[in-house]
Amino acid sequence: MSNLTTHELDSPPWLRVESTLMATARLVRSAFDVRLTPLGLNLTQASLIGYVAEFGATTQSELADHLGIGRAQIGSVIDRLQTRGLVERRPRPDDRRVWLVAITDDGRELAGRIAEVDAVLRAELRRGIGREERQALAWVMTRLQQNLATAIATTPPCPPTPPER
Amino acid sequence: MSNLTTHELDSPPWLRVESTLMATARLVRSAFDVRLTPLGLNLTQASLIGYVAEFGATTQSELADHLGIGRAQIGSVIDRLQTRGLVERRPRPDDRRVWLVAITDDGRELAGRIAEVDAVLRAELRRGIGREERQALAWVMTRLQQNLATAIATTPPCPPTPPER
DNA sequence: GCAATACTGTATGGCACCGTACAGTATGTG
DNA sequence: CACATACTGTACGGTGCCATACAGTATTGC
Repeated sequence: MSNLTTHELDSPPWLRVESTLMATARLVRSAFDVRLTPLGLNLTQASLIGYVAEFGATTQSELADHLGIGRAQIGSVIDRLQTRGLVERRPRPDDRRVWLVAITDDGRELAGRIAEVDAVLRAELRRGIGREERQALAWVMTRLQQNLATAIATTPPCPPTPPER
Repeated sequence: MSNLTTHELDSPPWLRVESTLMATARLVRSAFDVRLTPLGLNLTQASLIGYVAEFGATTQSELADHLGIGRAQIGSVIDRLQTRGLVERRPRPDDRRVWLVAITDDGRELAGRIAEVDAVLRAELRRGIGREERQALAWVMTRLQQNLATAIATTPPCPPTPPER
């Protein structure tokens, strides 16, 4: 397989950088989720609370963009947090379409504990990885994101219905 | 419009390397999925076909481990591929518990096209990223995986039921 | 003013995956 | 041999996310 440029150094043929990346991402989510369960939260919820606690009242669409999930999903996430009294929805006088999602007192208190968990876990994850290595990692991934975005945007031929059934 | 979460201003305690990593992983999956839809496959299915085509008949548990998903899920994936005649299940005489999942002729042909798509996309993703940068990326992520594994394994306090409800 | 367009949040159905529990089979131990 | 234990694959319910379609509201053009 791969008659072209078989780097024998470059890891096993199958699971390569992209797969490693996806596996690592799954582990990141698992690790944060595990550490956040004592607070009754998952990573998405914690990120939302942290964001609102730091940047103030935000519309749902903005939150969806910042957290990287869809507008539909963000609604149910907020629903649950609102039921638990951690955030609240406030109308905005000048635009009656939107809700402003704001932190409550309970939410602010929880945000402190979230930040604590976050700091502890991050410190553990940094073991044996230098600062410039982390920055290089971030740089390469940003570059990768650009390439991925253009690759996804380049979907030329037959998106609608695959030749199945 | 670039919801990339990586301005150094935008990186306060919250969305940092870990978030970038997860967002990148999502994009990787999306990119492969988009390129594979013309073949009527998603990334998981394509990986399974590629693995079986290269390494021969394999039990479901081994496949689940190699693809990084659960034993339950791998069954339904194989079901669909089998229905389409891309793989087949063969019994193993010396162990009647297991199925050996093997590639069919149709599957082998499709595997060739999968490898093609894979090579093309990988080439696009490598743009502007040097070889040693990729290797450094892989190294850091491997190290990160180790730290993540130990972090997950270190879940001492209250896993069973969160203090809710 | 008034229609056309764009945007926000919601409802719905679907997908991929997980965790648990279970039946069938192999393997070890008395 | 009988029994307990370990392993394989499957069934089931639950979760997080997406894509689409929709109603309500703002904004733009005339």
